[in-house]
Amino acid sequence: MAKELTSRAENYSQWYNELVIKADLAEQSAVRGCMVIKPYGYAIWERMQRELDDKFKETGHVNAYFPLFIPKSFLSREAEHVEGFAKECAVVTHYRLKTNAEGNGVVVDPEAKLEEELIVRPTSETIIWSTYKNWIHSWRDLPILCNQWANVVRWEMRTRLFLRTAEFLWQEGHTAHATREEAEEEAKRMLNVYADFAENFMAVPVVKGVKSANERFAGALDTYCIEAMMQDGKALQAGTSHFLGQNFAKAFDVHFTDKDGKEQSVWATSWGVSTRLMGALIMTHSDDNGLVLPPKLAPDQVVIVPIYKTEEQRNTIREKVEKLMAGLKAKGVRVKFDDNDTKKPGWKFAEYELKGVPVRVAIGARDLENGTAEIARRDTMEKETVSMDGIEEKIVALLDDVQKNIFQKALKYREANTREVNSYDEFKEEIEKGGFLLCHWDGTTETEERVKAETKATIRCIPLDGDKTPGTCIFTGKPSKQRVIFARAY
RNA sequence: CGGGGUGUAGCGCAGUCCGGUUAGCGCACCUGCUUUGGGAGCAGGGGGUCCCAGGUUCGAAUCCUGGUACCCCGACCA
Repeated sequence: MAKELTSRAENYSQWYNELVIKADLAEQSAVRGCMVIKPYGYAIWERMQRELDDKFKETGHVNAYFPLFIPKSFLSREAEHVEGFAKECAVVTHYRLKTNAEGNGVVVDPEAKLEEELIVRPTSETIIWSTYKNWIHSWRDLPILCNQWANVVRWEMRTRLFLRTAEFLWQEGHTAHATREEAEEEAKRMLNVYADFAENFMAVPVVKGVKSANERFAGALDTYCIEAMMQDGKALQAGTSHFLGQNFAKAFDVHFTDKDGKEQSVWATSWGVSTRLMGALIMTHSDDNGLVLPPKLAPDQVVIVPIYKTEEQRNTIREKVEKLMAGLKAKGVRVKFDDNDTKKPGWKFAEYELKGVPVRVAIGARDLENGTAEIARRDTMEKETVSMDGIEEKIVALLDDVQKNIFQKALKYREANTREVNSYDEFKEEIEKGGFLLCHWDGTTETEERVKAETKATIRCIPLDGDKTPGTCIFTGKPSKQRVIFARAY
Protein backbone atom coordinates (compact mmCIF):
# COMPACT_ATOMS: atom_id res chain seq x y z
CA MET A 1 0.00 0.00 0.00
CA ALA A 2 2.78 2.39 0.90
CA LYS A 3 4.10 1.82 -2.57
CA GLU A 4 3.51 4.74 -4.88
CA LEU A 5 1.26 6.50 -2.45
CA THR A 6 2.42 9.89 -3.56
CA SER A 7 1.81 9.27 -7.19
CA ARG A 8 -1.42 7.60 -6.33
CA ALA A 9 -2.57 10.65 -4.45
CA GLU A 10 -1.95 12.69 -7.56
CA ASN A 11 -3.95 10.32 -9.69
CA TYR A 12 -6.37 9.41 -6.98
CA SER A 13 -9.51 10.25 -8.80
CA GLN A 14 -8.59 8.19 -11.82
CA TRP A 15 -7.28 5.26 -9.85
CA TYR A 16 -10.33 5.24 -7.67
CA ASN A 17 -12.81 5.36 -10.51
CA GLU A 18 -11.01 2.60 -12.31
CA LEU A 19 -10.96 0.45 -9.25
CA VAL A 20 -14.59 0.94 -8.51
CA ILE A 21 -15.68 0.10 -11.99
CA LYS A 22 -13.36 -2.85 -12.35
CA ALA A 23 -14.46 -4.13 -8.97
CA ASP A 24 -18.00 -4.32 -10.30
CA LEU A 25 -19.24 -2.07 -7.56
CA ALA A 26 -20.94 0.63 -9.47
CA GLU A 27 -20.96 2.74 -12.57
CA GLN A 28 -22.07 6.20 -13.50
CA SER A 29 -25.40 6.15 -15.23
CA ALA A 30 -26.52 8.31 -18.10
CA VAL A 31 -28.51 10.37 -15.62
CA ARG A 32 -26.28 13.26 -14.63
CA GLY A 33 -24.10 12.40 -11.69
CA CYS A 34 -26.21 9.48 -10.52
CA MET A 35 -24.86 6.03 -9.86
CA VAL A 36 -25.90 2.52 -10.70
CA ILE A 37 -24.93 0.20 -7.89
CA LYS A 38 -24.29 -3.26 -9.28
CA PRO A 39 -25.38 -6.35 -7.33
CA TYR A 40 -22.03 -6.99 -5.65
CA GLY A 41 -21.75 -3.39 -4.52
CA TYR A 42 -25.33 -3.45 -3.33
CA ALA A 43 -24.65 -6.57 -1.29
CA ILE A 44 -22.03 -4.56 0.59
CA TRP A 45 -24.48 -1.73 1.16
CA GLU A 46 -27.07 -4.25 2.39
CA ARG A 47 -24.60 -5.61 4.92
CA MET A 48 -24.04 -2.07 6.19
CA GLN A 49 -27.78 -1.45 6.30
CA ARG A 50 -28.50 -4.57 8.28
CA GLU A 51 -25.83 -3.87 10.86
CA LEU A 52 -26.84 -0.24 11.33
CA ASP A 53 -30.52 -1.08 11.43
CA ASP A 54 -29.90 -3.54 14.26
CA LYS A 55 -28.00 -0.88 16.17
CA PHE A 56 -30.77 1.67 15.67
CA LYS A 57 -33.33 -0.80 17.01
CA GLU A 58 -31.12 -1.67 19.97
CA THR A 59 -31.13 2.02 20.85
CA GLY A 60 -34.92 2.21 20.74
CA HIS A 61 -35.58 3.48 17.24
CA VAL A 62 -38.22 2.38 14.75
CA ASN A 63 -38.32 2.67 10.97
CA ALA A 64 -40.85 4.76 9.08
CA TYR A 65 -41.19 6.24 5.61
CA PHE A 66 -42.05 9.76 4.51
CA PRO A 67 -42.85 11.21 1.04
CA LEU A 68 -40.26 11.73 -1.66
CA PHE A 69 -41.89 15.01 -2.71
CA ILE A 70 -41.86 18.05 -0.50
CA PRO A 71 -44.13 21.04 -1.22
CA LYS A 72 -41.94 24.04 -1.94
CA SER A 73 -43.51 26.07 0.85
CA PHE A 74 -42.30 23.56 3.48
CA LEU A 75 -38.71 24.26 2.59
CA SER A 76 -39.00 27.97 3.21
CA ARG A 77 -40.23 27.59 6.78
CA GLU A 78 -36.76 27.37 8.35
CA ALA A 79 -34.59 30.18 7.01
CA GLU A 80 -31.11 28.69 7.44
CA HIS A 81 -32.25 25.31 6.23
CA VAL A 82 -33.63 26.57 2.91
CA GLU A 83 -30.52 28.70 2.50
CA GLY A 84 -28.40 25.55 2.81
CA PHE A 85 -30.27 23.47 0.28
CA ALA A 86 -31.99 25.86 -2.13
CA LYS A 87 -29.14 25.84 -4.63
CA GLU A 88 -29.21 22.11 -5.17
CA CYS A 89 -32.86 21.13 -5.40
CA ALA A 90 -34.58 19.18 -8.17
CA VAL A 91 -38.02 20.70 -8.72
CA VAL A 92 -41.15 19.02 -10.09
CA THR A 93 -43.29 21.52 -11.98
CA HIS A 94 -45.65 19.38 -14.07
CA TYR A 95 -47.54 16.15 -13.65
CA ARG A 96 -48.28 15.04 -17.21
CA LEU A 97 -46.79 14.52 -20.66
CA LYS A 98 -48.58 14.50 -23.99
CA THR A 99 -47.67 13.36 -27.45
CA ASN A 100 -45.86 15.91 -29.49
CA ALA A 101 -48.23 17.57 -31.96
CA GLU A 102 -45.36 18.01 -34.43
CA GLY A 103 -44.61 14.32 -34.71
CA ASN A 104 -43.20 11.57 -32.58
CA GLY A 105 -42.12 11.73 -28.97
CA VAL A 106 -43.66 13.39 -25.96
CA VAL A 107 -43.60 16.89 -24.52
CA VAL A 108 -44.49 18.32 -21.14
CA ASP A 109 -48.18 19.24 -21.16
CA PRO A 110 -48.28 22.96 -20.34
CA GLU A 111 -51.85 22.48 -19.10
CA ALA A 112 -50.52 20.18 -16.38
CA LYS A 113 -48.59 22.73 -14.38
CA LEU A 114 -48.61 22.11 -10.64
CA GLU A 115 -50.14 24.86 -8.57
CA GLU A 116 -47.30 24.48 -6.08
CA GLU A 117 -44.00 22.99 -7.18
CA LEU A 118 -42.72 19.89 -5.44
CA ILE A 119 -39.13 19.47 -4.35
CA VAL A 120 -37.50 16.08 -4.56
CA ARG A 121 -36.23 15.67 -0.99
CA PRO A 122 -32.63 16.71 -0.43
CA THR A 123 -33.25 15.67 3.21
CA SER A 124 -36.50 15.14 5.05
CA GLU A 125 -36.51 17.47 8.06
CA THR A 126 -39.23 19.68 6.66
CA ILE A 127 -41.72 17.03 5.64
CA ILE A 128 -41.09 15.00 8.76
CA TRP A 129 -41.59 17.94 11.08
CA SER A 130 -44.77 18.86 9.23
CA THR A 131 -45.92 15.34 10.02
CA TYR A 132 -44.65 15.30 13.61
CA LYS A 133 -46.79 18.36 14.29
CA ASN A 134 -49.82 16.09 14.14
CA TRP A 135 -48.23 13.34 16.23
CA ILE A 136 -47.13 15.43 19.17
CA HIS A 137 -49.48 17.09 21.64
CA SER A 138 -48.49 15.93 25.11
CA TRP A 139 -45.26 15.10 26.96
CA ARG A 140 -46.63 11.54 26.87
CA ASP A 141 -46.16 11.49 23.08
CA LEU A 142 -42.40 12.00 23.48
CA PRO A 143 -39.83 10.98 22.57
CA ILE A 144 -40.39 10.06 18.94
CA LEU A 145 -37.45 8.07 17.62
CA CYS A 146 -37.89 7.41 13.89
CA ASN A 147 -35.45 6.39 11.21
CA GLN A 148 -36.03 6.20 7.48
CA TRP A 149 -34.05 4.37 4.80
CA ALA A 150 -34.43 6.36 1.62
CA ASN A 151 -32.91 8.01 -1.40
CA VAL A 152 -32.35 11.74 -1.60
CA VAL A 153 -31.43 14.08 -4.45
CA ARG A 154 -28.99 16.97 -4.30
CA TRP A 155 -28.27 18.64 -7.61
CA GLU A 156 -24.61 19.33 -6.94
CA MET A 157 -22.62 21.30 -9.47
CA ARG A 158 -19.92 18.70 -9.46
CA THR A 159 -20.35 15.04 -8.63
CA ARG A 160 -17.94 12.29 -7.71
CA LEU A 161 -18.81 8.63 -7.60
CA PHE A 162 -19.91 7.50 -4.12
CA LEU A 163 -18.67 10.69 -2.45
CA ARG A 164 -21.03 13.15 -4.04
CA THR A 165 -23.65 11.74 -6.39
CA ALA A 166 -26.79 13.59 -7.45
CA GLU A 167 -28.93 10.82 -5.98
CA PHE A 168 -27.76 8.74 -3.07
CA LEU A 169 -29.06 6.19 -0.61
CA TRP A 170 -28.96 6.87 3.09
CA GLN A 171 -30.70 6.58 6.38
CA GLU A 172 -31.92 9.63 8.23
CA GLY A 173 -33.01 9.50 11.85
CA HIS A 174 -35.33 12.24 13.10
CA THR A 175 -36.11 12.40 16.78
CA ALA A 176 -38.28 14.62 18.95
CA HIS A 177 -37.66 15.14 22.65
CA ALA A 178 -39.17 16.97 25.61
CA THR A 179 -35.91 18.46 26.87
CA ARG A 180 -32.73 19.94 25.56
CA GLU A 181 -30.61 17.50 27.57
CA GLU A 182 -32.43 14.51 26.16
CA ALA A 183 -31.98 15.72 22.59
CA GLU A 184 -28.30 16.47 23.04
CA GLU A 185 -27.81 13.08 24.61
CA GLU A 186 -29.55 11.47 21.62
CA ALA A 187 -27.35 13.31 19.13
CA LYS A 188 -24.24 12.12 20.96
CA ARG A 189 -25.59 8.60 21.37
CA MET A 190 -26.06 8.27 17.61
CA LEU A 191 -22.64 9.69 16.95
CA ASN A 192 -21.25 6.91 19.11
CA VAL A 193 -23.32 4.35 17.23
CA TYR A 194 -21.77 5.58 13.98
CA ALA A 195 -18.25 5.64 15.38
CA ASP A 196 -18.62 2.13 16.74
CA PHE A 197 -19.99 0.94 13.40
CA ALA A 198 -17.21 2.58 11.42
CA GLU A 199 -14.40 1.26 13.59
CA ASN A 200 -15.60 -2.15 14.63
CA PHE A 201 -17.57 -3.19 11.57
CA MET A 202 -16.00 -1.31 8.67
CA ALA A 203 -12.55 -1.22 10.31
CA VAL A 204 -12.34 2.49 9.46
CA PRO A 205 -10.82 4.54 12.30
CA VAL A 206 -12.64 7.82 12.89
CA VAL A 207 -12.27 10.95 14.97
CA LYS A 208 -15.41 12.00 16.81
CA GLY A 209 -15.90 15.70 16.95
CA VAL A 210 -18.16 18.68 16.61
CA LYS A 211 -18.27 20.95 13.57
CA SER A 212 -17.36 24.61 13.60
CA ALA A 213 -20.18 27.06 12.87
CA ASN A 214 -19.01 27.28 9.29
CA GLU A 215 -19.36 23.56 8.59
CA ARG A 216 -22.51 23.05 10.61
CA PHE A 217 -25.66 21.53 9.08
CA ALA A 218 -28.13 24.12 7.82
CA GLY A 219 -30.51 24.77 10.70
CA ALA A 220 -28.59 22.89 13.43
CA LEU A 221 -27.25 24.23 16.71
CA ASP A 222 -24.53 21.59 16.82
CA THR A 223 -23.32 19.12 14.24
CA TYR A 224 -21.40 16.12 15.55
CA CYS A 225 -19.42 14.12 13.06
CA ILE A 226 -17.03 11.26 12.49
CA GLU A 227 -14.06 12.12 10.29
CA ALA A 228 -11.88 9.51 8.59
CA MET A 229 -8.57 9.85 6.80
CA MET A 230 -8.27 8.40 3.33
CA GLN A 231 -5.10 6.82 1.94
CA ASP A 232 -4.15 10.04 0.14
CA GLY A 233 -4.26 11.99 3.40
CA LYS A 234 -7.51 13.80 2.68
CA ALA A 235 -10.35 13.85 5.17
CA LEU A 236 -13.76 12.34 4.57
CA GLN A 237 -16.81 13.09 6.67
CA ALA A 238 -18.31 9.66 7.20
CA GLY A 239 -21.40 10.47 9.24
CA THR A 240 -23.15 13.30 11.05
CA SER A 241 -25.52 13.69 13.97
CA HIS A 242 -27.20 17.04 14.49
CA PHE A 243 -28.63 18.68 17.57
CA LEU A 244 -31.30 20.86 15.99
CA GLY A 245 -32.46 22.66 19.10
CA GLN A 246 -35.99 24.02 18.76
CA ASN A 247 -35.47 25.55 15.32
CA PHE A 248 -37.58 23.05 13.41
CA ALA A 249 -40.19 22.74 16.15
CA LYS A 250 -40.68 26.50 16.06
CA ALA A 251 -40.69 26.69 12.27
CA PHE A 252 -43.26 23.90 12.03
CA ASP A 253 -45.27 24.72 15.17
CA VAL A 254 -44.55 21.51 16.98
CA HIS A 255 -45.60 22.09 20.59
CA PHE A 256 -46.57 19.89 23.50
CA THR A 257 -48.05 20.41 26.92
CA ASP A 258 -45.58 19.46 29.62
CA LYS A 259 -46.28 17.84 33.02
CA ASP A 260 -46.97 21.25 34.51
CA GLY A 261 -49.53 22.10 31.87
CA LYS A 262 -47.23 24.60 30.10
CA GLU A 263 -46.80 24.73 26.34
CA GLN A 264 -43.27 23.89 25.20
CA SER A 265 -41.46 23.59 21.87
CA VAL A 266 -40.03 20.20 21.02
CA TRP A 267 -36.25 19.56 20.91
CA ALA A 268 -34.98 17.78 17.84
CA THR A 269 -32.12 15.76 16.39
CA SER A 270 -31.36 14.30 13.01
CA TRP A 271 -28.55 11.98 11.98
CA GLY A 272 -27.51 10.14 8.86
CA VAL A 273 -24.99 8.08 6.96
CA SER A 274 -25.06 7.41 3.25
CA THR A 275 -23.61 5.38 0.40
CA ARG A 276 -20.66 7.70 0.91
CA LEU A 277 -19.59 5.02 3.41
CA MET A 278 -18.87 2.84 0.38
CA GLY A 279 -16.41 5.47 -0.73
CA ALA A 280 -14.87 5.60 2.74
CA LEU A 281 -14.50 1.84 2.72
CA ILE A 282 -12.82 1.73 -0.65
CA MET A 283 -10.52 4.68 -0.05
CA THR A 284 -9.45 3.44 3.37
CA HIS A 285 -8.64 -0.18 2.64
CA SER A 286 -8.19 -0.78 -1.06
CA ASP A 287 -4.84 -1.48 -2.69
CA ASP A 288 -3.66 -1.88 -6.26
CA ASN A 289 -5.16 -5.36 -6.45
CA GLY A 290 -8.63 -4.06 -5.71
CA LEU A 291 -10.94 -3.91 -2.75
CA VAL A 292 -10.05 -5.12 0.71
CA LEU A 293 -13.17 -5.86 2.73
CA PRO A 294 -13.28 -6.23 6.49
CA PRO A 295 -14.58 -9.75 7.24
CA LYS A 296 -17.52 -8.53 9.31
CA LEU A 297 -18.76 -6.55 6.33
CA ALA A 298 -17.81 -8.86 3.45
CA PRO A 299 -20.83 -10.49 1.75
CA ASP A 300 -18.59 -13.53 1.17
CA GLN A 301 -15.97 -13.99 3.89
CA VAL A 302 -14.37 -17.06 2.39
CA VAL A 303 -14.23 -18.28 -1.18
CA ILE A 304 -13.19 -21.81 -2.01
CA VAL A 305 -11.59 -22.39 -5.42
CA PRO A 306 -11.15 -25.95 -6.65
CA ILE A 307 -8.26 -26.86 -8.92
CA TYR A 308 -8.73 -30.01 -10.94
CA LYS A 309 -7.82 -31.70 -14.20
CA THR A 310 -10.30 -34.52 -14.33
CA GLU A 311 -13.96 -34.91 -13.54
CA GLU A 312 -12.98 -37.47 -10.92
CA GLN A 313 -10.74 -35.00 -9.10
CA ARG A 314 -13.47 -32.42 -9.28
CA ASN A 315 -15.90 -34.75 -7.58
CA THR A 316 -13.45 -35.71 -4.85
CA ILE A 317 -12.74 -32.05 -4.15
CA ARG A 318 -16.42 -31.29 -4.09
CA GLU A 319 -17.01 -33.92 -1.39
CA LYS A 320 -14.25 -32.45 0.77
CA VAL A 321 -15.48 -28.93 0.21
CA GLU A 322 -19.06 -29.77 1.14
CA LYS A 323 -17.86 -31.01 4.50
CA LEU A 324 -15.71 -27.91 4.98
CA MET A 325 -18.55 -25.60 3.97
CA ALA A 326 -20.93 -27.23 6.43
CA GLY A 327 -18.37 -26.84 9.20
CA LEU A 328 -17.73 -23.19 8.39
CA LYS A 329 -21.40 -22.36 8.07
CA ALA A 330 -22.00 -23.96 11.48
CA LYS A 331 -19.46 -21.48 12.84
CA GLY A 332 -21.35 -18.60 11.25
CA VAL A 333 -18.92 -18.03 8.37
CA ARG A 334 -20.29 -16.79 5.04
CA VAL A 335 -18.60 -19.05 2.53
CA LYS A 336 -18.85 -19.42 -1.23
CA PHE A 337 -17.71 -22.38 -3.32
CA ASP A 338 -16.86 -21.35 -6.87
CA ASP A 339 -16.67 -24.46 -8.99
CA ASN A 340 -17.73 -22.62 -12.10
CA ASP A 341 -16.12 -24.65 -14.87
CA THR A 342 -15.94 -21.83 -17.38
CA LYS A 343 -13.30 -19.82 -15.49
CA LYS A 344 -9.81 -20.94 -14.65
CA PRO A 345 -8.34 -20.88 -11.13
CA GLY A 346 -5.95 -18.02 -11.88
CA TRP A 347 -8.80 -15.95 -13.19
CA LYS A 348 -10.82 -16.64 -10.05
CA PHE A 349 -7.92 -15.72 -7.76
CA ALA A 350 -7.62 -12.33 -9.40
CA GLU A 351 -11.37 -11.82 -9.47
CA TYR A 352 -11.92 -12.44 -5.76
CA GLU A 353 -8.95 -10.29 -4.86
CA LEU A 354 -10.51 -7.49 -6.85
CA LYS A 355 -13.74 -8.03 -4.94
CA GLY A 356 -11.92 -7.99 -1.63
CA VAL A 357 -12.97 -11.41 -0.30
CA PRO A 358 -10.94 -11.67 2.96
CA VAL A 359 -9.91 -15.32 2.80
CA ARG A 360 -9.43 -17.69 -0.13
CA VAL A 361 -9.07 -21.44 0.14
CA ALA A 362 -7.68 -23.39 -2.83
CA ILE A 363 -7.88 -27.16 -2.99
CA GLY A 364 -6.26 -29.17 -5.78
CA ALA A 365 -4.93 -32.61 -6.61
CA ARG A 366 -1.77 -31.97 -4.62
CA ASP A 367 -3.85 -31.20 -1.54
CA LEU A 368 -5.97 -34.30 -2.01
CA GLU A 369 -2.83 -36.43 -1.70
CA ASN A 370 -1.47 -34.52 1.30
CA GLY A 371 -4.71 -33.80 3.13
CA THR A 372 -4.03 -30.07 2.91
CA ALA A 373 -5.41 -26.83 1.49
CA GLU A 374 -3.93 -23.47 0.59
CA ILE A 375 -5.22 -20.51 2.57
CA ALA A 376 -4.61 -16.96 1.32
CA ARG A 377 -5.50 -13.75 3.13
CA ARG A 378 -6.50 -10.69 1.13
CA ASP A 379 -5.08 -7.97 3.36
CA THR A 380 -1.43 -9.08 3.28
CA MET A 381 -1.70 -11.41 0.25
CA GLU A 382 0.12 -14.11 2.27
CA LYS A 383 -0.43 -17.75 1.36
CA GLU A 384 -0.02 -20.79 3.55
CA THR A 385 -0.58 -24.51 3.03
CA VAL A 386 -2.30 -26.04 6.02
CA SER A 387 -3.66 -29.43 7.06
CA MET A 388 -7.38 -30.00 6.56
CA ASP A 389 -7.51 -31.05 10.21
CA GLY A 390 -8.52 -28.04 12.23
CA ILE A 391 -8.73 -25.83 9.15
CA GLU A 392 -12.11 -24.41 10.18
CA GLU A 393 -10.71 -23.00 13.42
CA LYS A 394 -7.78 -21.56 11.49
CA ILE A 395 -10.08 -19.81 9.06
CA VAL A 396 -12.23 -18.35 11.81
CA ALA A 397 -9.11 -17.07 13.60
CA LEU A 398 -7.76 -15.70 10.34
CA LEU A 399 -10.96 -13.75 9.63
CA ASP A 400 -10.70 -12.23 13.06
CA ASP A 401 -7.09 -11.35 12.44
CA VAL A 402 -7.81 -9.70 9.08
CA GLN A 403 -10.52 -7.58 10.68
CA LYS A 404 -8.11 -6.36 13.37
CA ASN A 405 -5.17 -5.99 11.04
CA ILE A 406 -6.81 -3.71 8.51
CA PHE A 407 -8.16 -1.52 11.28
CA GLN A 408 -4.72 -1.26 12.88
CA LYS A 409 -3.11 -0.53 9.53
CA ALA A 410 -5.55 2.30 8.84
CA LEU A 411 -5.15 3.61 12.37
CA LYS A 412 -1.36 3.63 12.12
CA TYR A 413 -1.58 5.44 8.83
CA ARG A 414 -3.80 8.09 10.35
CA GLU A 415 -1.55 8.49 13.37
CA ALA A 416 1.52 8.77 11.17
CA ASN A 417 -0.20 11.53 9.22
CA THR A 418 -1.59 13.52 12.12
CA ARG A 419 0.71 16.31 13.27
CA GLU A 420 0.65 19.18 15.71
CA VAL A 421 1.37 22.51 14.04
CA ASN A 422 2.23 25.69 15.91
CA SER A 423 2.64 28.44 13.34
CA TYR A 424 0.90 29.52 10.16
CA ASP A 425 4.12 29.19 8.15
CA GLU A 426 4.50 25.64 9.34
CA PHE A 427 0.80 25.09 8.62
CA LYS A 428 1.11 26.19 5.00
CA GLU A 429 4.04 23.88 4.51
CA GLU A 430 2.52 20.87 6.27
CA ILE A 431 -0.90 21.11 4.63
CA GLU A 432 0.71 20.35 1.28
CA LYS A 433 1.82 16.98 2.64
CA GLY A 434 -1.75 15.99 3.45
CA GLY A 435 -3.08 14.49 6.64
CA PHE A 436 -4.63 16.01 9.76
CA LEU A 437 -3.10 19.10 11.32
CA LEU A 438 -3.84 19.69 14.98
CA CYS A 439 -3.62 23.34 15.77
CA HIS A 440 -5.00 26.10 17.93
CA TRP A 441 -7.73 28.28 16.45
CA ASP A 442 -9.43 31.35 17.87
CA GLY A 443 -12.93 29.98 17.27
CA THR A 444 -13.97 32.57 14.69
CA THR A 445 -15.53 31.99 11.31
CA GLU A 446 -13.40 34.78 9.80
CA THR A 447 -10.17 32.98 10.63
CA GLU A 448 -11.49 29.69 9.33
CA GLU A 449 -12.59 31.24 6.05
CA ARG A 450 -9.33 33.05 5.59
CA VAL A 451 -7.41 29.79 6.06
CA LYS A 452 -9.73 28.01 3.66
CA ALA A 453 -9.28 30.67 0.99
CA GLU A 454 -5.51 30.60 1.34
CA THR A 455 -4.86 26.88 1.79
CA LYS A 456 -8.06 24.98 0.83
CA ALA A 457 -7.96 23.41 4.28
CA THR A 458 -11.04 23.44 6.52
CA ILE A 459 -11.71 22.57 10.11
CA ARG A 460 -12.83 18.97 9.97
CA CYS A 461 -13.90 18.95 13.57
CA ILE A 462 -13.21 20.02 17.10
CA PRO A 463 -12.32 16.63 18.62
CA LEU A 464 -14.47 15.47 21.53
CA ASP A 465 -11.80 13.19 23.00
CA GLY A 466 -8.15 13.83 23.66
CA ASP A 467 -6.04 16.81 24.59
CA LYS A 468 -7.98 19.85 25.83
CA THR A 469 -5.02 22.07 26.65
CA PRO A 470 -5.64 25.73 25.81
CA GLY A 471 -3.22 27.74 23.68
CA THR A 472 -3.06 30.59 21.22
CA CYS A 473 -4.46 30.64 17.68
CA ILE A 474 -1.71 30.04 15.13
CA PHE A 475 -3.36 32.45 12.69
CA THR A 476 -4.30 35.41 14.91
CA GLY A 477 -2.55 34.79 18.23
CA LYS A 478 -5.83 35.04 20.10
CA PRO A 479 -6.68 32.54 22.86
CA SER A 480 -7.80 29.01 21.89
CA LYS A 481 -9.57 26.46 24.07
CA GLN A 482 -8.16 23.36 22.40
CA ARG A 483 -6.53 22.11 19.23
CA VAL A 484 -8.82 21.44 16.25
CA ILE A 485 -8.29 19.29 13.16
CA PHE A 486 -7.53 21.10 9.92
CA ALA A 487 -7.33 19.12 6.67
CA ARG A 488 -8.19 19.17 3.04
CA ALA A 489 -11.37 17.24 2.56
CA TYR A 490 -13.45 15.42 -0.04
C1' C B 1 -21.46 29.61 -14.78
C1' G B 2 -15.91 30.26 -16.15
C1' G B 3 -11.28 27.42 -18.12
C1' G B 4 -9.53 22.95 -20.63
C1' G B 5 -10.45 18.21 -23.14
C1' U B 6 -13.01 14.19 -25.63
C1' G B 7 -17.17 11.85 -28.77
C1' U B 8 -14.83 5.98 -34.07
C1' A B 9 -17.75 -2.00 -32.32
C1' G B 10 -19.83 -3.86 -25.45
C1' C B 11 -15.10 -1.48 -23.13
C1' G B 12 -10.26 1.07 -24.05
C1' C B 13 -8.08 3.48 -28.13
C1' A B 14 -5.30 4.61 -33.20
C1' G B 15 -6.55 7.07 -37.68
C1' U B 16 -8.20 13.55 -38.12
C1' C B 17 -2.86 18.01 -38.59
C1' C B 18 -1.86 16.88 -44.64
C1' G B 19 -9.55 14.42 -47.58
C1' G B 20 -8.49 9.13 -51.57
C1' U B 21 -8.83 1.20 -51.62
C1' U B 22 -13.30 -2.57 -48.28
C1' A B 23 -12.15 2.26 -41.28
C1' G B 24 -8.08 -0.42 -37.95
C1' C B 25 -5.87 -2.35 -33.13
C1' G B 26 -6.20 -4.43 -27.96
C1' C B 27 -9.68 -6.49 -24.51
C1' A B 28 -14.44 -8.76 -24.43
C1' C B 29 -17.87 -12.05 -27.37
C1' C B 30 -18.88 -16.82 -30.62
C1' U B 31 -16.84 -21.85 -32.69
C1' G B 32 -13.10 -25.77 -32.49
C1' C B 33 -8.81 -28.22 -30.47
C1' U B 34 -5.15 -28.18 -26.66
C1' U B 35 -5.21 -26.42 -21.50
C1' U B 36 -6.49 -25.65 -15.74
C1' G B 37 -1.60 -24.48 -8.57
C1' G B 38 -1.92 -16.74 -10.50
C1' G B 39 -6.36 -13.19 -15.14
C1' A B 40 -4.29 -19.72 -20.92
C1' G B 41 -2.46 -20.83 -26.26
C1' C B 42 -3.43 -21.54 -31.38
C1' A B 43 -6.84 -21.29 -35.52
C1' G B 44 -11.26 -19.37 -37.42
C1' G B 45 -15.60 -15.99 -36.86
C1' G B 46 -19.38 -12.10 -35.68
C1' G B 47 -20.09 -7.11 -34.49
C1' G B 48 -19.65 0.11 -37.01
C1' U B 49 -25.84 5.63 -38.57
C1' C B 50 -17.04 7.16 -37.35
C1' C B 51 -22.13 12.16 -31.67
C1' C B 52 -26.12 15.09 -34.67
C1' A B 53 -27.46 18.59 -38.64
C1' G B 54 -25.99 21.45 -42.60
C1' G B 55 -22.04 23.01 -45.98
C1' U B 56 -17.36 22.51 -49.26
C1' U B 57 -15.66 18.56 -52.72
C1' C B 58 -15.50 13.95 -58.11
C1' G B 59 -14.78 11.94 -53.08
C1' A B 60 -15.44 13.56 -45.84
C1' A B 61 -14.19 9.80 -39.68
C1' U B 62 -10.73 13.64 -41.69
C1' C B 63 -11.98 20.45 -43.92
C1' C B 64 -15.92 24.59 -42.56
C1' U B 65 -20.44 26.27 -39.66
C1' G B 66 -23.96 25.33 -35.96
C1' G B 67 -25.74 22.13 -32.30
C1' U B 68 -25.28 18.31 -28.60
C1' A B 69 -23.34 14.84 -24.96
C1' C B 70 -19.77 13.42 -21.62
C1' C B 71 -15.07 13.99 -18.74
C1' C B 72 -11.42 16.99 -16.03
C1' C B 73 -10.14 21.75 -13.21
C1' G B 74 -12.64 25.87 -10.20
C1' A B 75 -17.02 28.24 -7.47
C1' C B 76 -21.23 24.83 -4.24
C1' C B 77 -21.61 20.47 -1.10
C1' A B 78 -22.48 14.62 2.63
